[in-house]
Amino acid sequence: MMVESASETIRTTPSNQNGVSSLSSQSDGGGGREGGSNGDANGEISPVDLLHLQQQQALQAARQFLLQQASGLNSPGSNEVKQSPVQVPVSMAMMSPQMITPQQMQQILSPPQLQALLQQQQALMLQQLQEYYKKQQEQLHLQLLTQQQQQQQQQQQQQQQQQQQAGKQAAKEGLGSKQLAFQQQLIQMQQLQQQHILNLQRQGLVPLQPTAAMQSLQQAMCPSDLQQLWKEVSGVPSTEEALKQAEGLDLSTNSSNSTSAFPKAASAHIPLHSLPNGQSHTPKRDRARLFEWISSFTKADSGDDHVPLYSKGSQPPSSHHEEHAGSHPLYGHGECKWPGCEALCEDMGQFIKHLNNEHALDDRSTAQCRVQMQVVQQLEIQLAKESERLQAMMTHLHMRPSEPKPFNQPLNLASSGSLLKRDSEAYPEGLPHPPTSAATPITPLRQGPSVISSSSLHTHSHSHTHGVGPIRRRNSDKYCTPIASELAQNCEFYKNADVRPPFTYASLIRHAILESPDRQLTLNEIYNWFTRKFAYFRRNTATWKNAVRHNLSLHKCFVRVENVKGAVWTVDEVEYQKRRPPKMTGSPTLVKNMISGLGFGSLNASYQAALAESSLSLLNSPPLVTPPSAASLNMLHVGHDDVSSTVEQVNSNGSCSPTLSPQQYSHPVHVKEEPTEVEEDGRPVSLLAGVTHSLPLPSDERDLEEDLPTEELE
DNA sequence: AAGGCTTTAAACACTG
DNA sequence: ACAGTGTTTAAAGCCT
Repeated sequence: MMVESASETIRTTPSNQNGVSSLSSQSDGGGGREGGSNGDANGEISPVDLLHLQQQQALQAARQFLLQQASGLNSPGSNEVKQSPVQVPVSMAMMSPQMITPQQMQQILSPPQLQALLQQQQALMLQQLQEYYKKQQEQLHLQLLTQQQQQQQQQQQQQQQQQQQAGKQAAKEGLGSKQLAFQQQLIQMQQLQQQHILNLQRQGLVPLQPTAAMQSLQQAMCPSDLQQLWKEVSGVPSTEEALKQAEGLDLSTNSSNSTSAFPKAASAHIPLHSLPNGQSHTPKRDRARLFEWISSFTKADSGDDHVPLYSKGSQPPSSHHEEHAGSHPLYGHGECKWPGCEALCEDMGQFIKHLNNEHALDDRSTAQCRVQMQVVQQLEIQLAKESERLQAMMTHLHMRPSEPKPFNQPLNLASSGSLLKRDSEAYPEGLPHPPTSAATPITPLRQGPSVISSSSLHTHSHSHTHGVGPIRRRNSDKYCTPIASELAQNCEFYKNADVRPPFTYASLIRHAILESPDRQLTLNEIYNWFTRKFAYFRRNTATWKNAVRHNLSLHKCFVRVENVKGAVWTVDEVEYQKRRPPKMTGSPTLVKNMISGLGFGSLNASYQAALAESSLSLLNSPPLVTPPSAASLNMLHVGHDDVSSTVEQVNSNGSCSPTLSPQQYSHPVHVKEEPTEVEEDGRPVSLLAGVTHSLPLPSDERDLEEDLPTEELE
């Protein structure tokens, strides 16, 4: 199977690095900064920044909280908050239904998974926050009931305090006691929220402002980095040292620069074997922060600390989460999924015991928890970035046919998921994930199968055929619009994404040749074109080279021309066109039937692109090149016009090659099998051309005027 | 169900 | 001998 791969693989290594990773690593032009915050090893954030962040986060949280609590607000409040234990379930950090283990992390990187994960994390955090404050409020209510008398006295004191902070309460004296109490309570709650969120932020537990975050982090951690990170963190014996290191991670993330280097820097900072018993090497500040953090996350449910991890208290918003209700997100396949643990647990009970014993609230767990948060944050940032890119791509791709409808919500797992289900049920786990953009894009089927969607489609279809990644993508050039436009539009995409282009080798080769200035390429140049244009061919084993050679030899449309320097390959466009629409050529009625009859049928879909590609050229040709009379002279120009459009499109992205003259095209070559005089005229040009985009719309006619320019320009 | 197309694999020949 | 190039055959999957 992969016999020759050895030498080939080695040979292609130089470009290997650009394969998959390029998608995420590219374009990280600027190390972003984060809200202008500085932040050194100790993680000091400027007060101003803190204030901003704090306010925003607090507002957001408070808004949600208030929404949820709107009904209960009218009850009198008290100021006992401080005395009641501040408890945010530890689960807040750890209870994500899909806890990420190092192994899982490697699989997470597909966009839908990322989205799911991040959404869950976020939703849970929010929910935990809300519940936390809700609990607090309930406690307040209880206390109020029992301590009403004391309250009044306290209220007055508190009021005075509150006056300073909430200057609006000038008329506090006039307010009813209930109102006052409520106001106080509200204010305190807000303060608490702010404080808590501030803590979270400082610990990196709450994502900062999306924009800032996006800027700041250009690259996601690669799975190996994550794993390494986890190993090392979990390898840290314990305590403050670990925490301190985790803190360092936080800061590296939150700090302004060099975020992309975060994973490596982080792992570098974490010694595998550090202090056996982390003494107070940690600065007091950090220490205080540690306890702050810990206290904010636990203590409360210590009685049944496993409960929060079961996400009992929280109800994830989507049903997606609910499927985990019975199981434990940290437990799976008989193993503890706590990051870096993997301890074997026979059943849930044992696991819970293990969880309570081994992963109780201590510094190490805390640190791990924080790291996990970091991981999530990183992924989230990465996701945001990719989503943004995707959006731009989609906007670009669909600008013309249908109005650019950028996805309002970059993180719409649901949509992508459902869309994916159309052609195949999401990604099988083990498969090489189509790049982010490939997965999501499928759009309103207005212009027929989207370019990208088709590619992802194919990726699926053949991936199960052979073991070797994406292979069999049959519809390929048939299913898609002409290769030229697709390539022109998705040039960058294919260049960077490890997606197999939805074209046959023949079309690709032809395109490569036609794109070249002289319309001829050596085999090696063809190779280079493939690797240059497609990440897929850079990364994957070079079986495709064999296929290229095979295609060159097999298809009559590829003509070998002896050259001074050796042999070059050219395209006999007539041959190429000849084989395109296999059975359609002479049957206008059939075509017409298809067009009008099978509006959405797969038949139509399958035919349309093939027809389009061949017919478009014909339509385009007259104005571009020779008058019809000259057609008989060399039918080569038929395809040539297609070429011209092709070249034009492609060159719009790159360099513009003016070589469009038919003569160049018909230099002496020995054709493998002399193509006999071609019918040429018999082709129902007009009808065929209309098919191009008519797929989604049963009515056809007006496609003519639309498609031509569409394919033509750009 | 048959036939065509495409892809992959592999064997072989030729050449520098 | 070796690597690259080119041809050919076979098999398999997909589509019409």
